[in-house]
This record gives sequence, C-alpha cells and structure tokens, in this order.
Amino acid sequence: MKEEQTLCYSCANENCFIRKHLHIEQMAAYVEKKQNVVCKKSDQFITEGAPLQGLYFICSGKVKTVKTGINGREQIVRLTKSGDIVGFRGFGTSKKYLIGAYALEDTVLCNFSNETMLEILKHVPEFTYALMLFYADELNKSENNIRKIAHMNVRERVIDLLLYIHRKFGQVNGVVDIELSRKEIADFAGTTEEQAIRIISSLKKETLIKTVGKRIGILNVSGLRSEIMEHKYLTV
DNA sequence: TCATTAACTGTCG
DNA sequence: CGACAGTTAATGA
Repeated sequence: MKEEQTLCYSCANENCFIRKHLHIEQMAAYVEKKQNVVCKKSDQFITEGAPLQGLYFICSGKVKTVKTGINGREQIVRLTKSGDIVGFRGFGTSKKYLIGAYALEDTVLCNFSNETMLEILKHVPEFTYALMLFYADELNKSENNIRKIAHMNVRERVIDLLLYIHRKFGQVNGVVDIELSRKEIADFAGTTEEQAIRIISSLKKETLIKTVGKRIGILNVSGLRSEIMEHKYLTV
C-alpha cells in the first residue's frame, strides 16, 4: 500500500462522485488536497476500530467492507467498485469507525481528509446535495438488507448475492466479473464456507449457474430470481 | 518434490 | 445449518 498523486482532471473514471462536480470552480482547490492510495489485492486500507481518515472514492478496482463478529466470523457489509464511496458511514463523527475495508483486486483509491470534506460540504452546495441523495439511497438499501437477513434462508441469500454481483459487476466471457472466494461468498450470505460451497454445487447441478475455477457464471437469471421472488426485494 | 491453500464432500449433533 | 474431518487439485518455493 503506497501513496501517490494522480489528477482528477485526467481521470478516466466517469462514475466518480468527485469527477461529476469537477466543472464547479470551487472544487479545484479541494481536489488538489486529496491523497491517492494504491492497494494490491487483499490489502487492508481501513482497520476495524481505527478512527477514519476521511472519505475514500474508488478510482479503479473493487473493495469489500467487513465487520467482524464475536466468534471471529466476518460479515461482508458491502461490495464496491470504481466510482463507489467507502467510509461514508464514519465520516463526520469522532467515534471509532468499526469496519474494515480490503481491496479485492489491485485498486486505486482517492482519499479526502475529514477537513477537506468539511470544506467541500460547506462551500459546494451542489456536491452536498448530491451526497445527501446518496446517503438517503444507501439508508434505503441498508433497511432492505435488514429485512433480507431476517427473512431469507441461506440458499436464498446465496442466490440473492449471485444475482447482485451479476447485476453490479456484469458478466465477462460468461462469468461474473468479480473474484470472490467461497469463504467471501459465505461471509456475505452470513453462513459458513461449506454451506456456501454446497449451495453453489447444487445450483450447478440444476444448471442455474456454472463455475470456472473460482469464478461463477450465471446461466439462468430468471430461474434464480424466481426462487427469491416471494421476497420481492433484491440486493441493490 | 514437498508444503500450502482452496474447493469440495461426508457425517454428526 | 453449523462444525469438524478428510480428500483432491492447483500452485509455488
């Protein structure tokens, strides 16, 4: 994990929250203050229990954020890709931010300190408003997640995850464009690695999905979706 | 070649 | 459904 500086104005990431507001003159001064963090695969750049140093915007790559339970089991809270924001829950408070974040592949992050963020929020209302909409949307998703965990069984949660990564990361050459270990799938679905493996292999037998190494390809989206239809809400 | 890791299977409580 | 034991295949020092 090292730090260097790249310029927002030459950035290729069209989805970036910062980049969308670059046309506003006031942004220029703040954009110069960001720090770039370059992570290799499986590097941890946010430690559970450590105070947060501002907001991270994913420039390129993919990231998982996790919470560790008492028995040492991890719960994956979110999966994020370029253009997404990491660390927004702990922003603005002096409290410890009890979440960890790991790079799932080589990724580049843009880190804005708490001070810089505060300045932007105070002086660039367009940005502040957009961020507020983002928070509202995230809150909505997280409420859906609560219902999901409460009402879905393990098989349904794994299916839900598969549909989610299929929609969010897309499929390349017939497999979903994100590399998750079976353990990580289990951590997201709130189960153990063995259970996740079993469900994956039975879905494979039913030709709803296929596997290529650790990669997973979705063969029958509507077939999978019909299994969790009664829960209406899908992971967004 | 040996050691390590991850995917997978069987079985029990 | 979770926990544990054990097998297999791939990878790499």
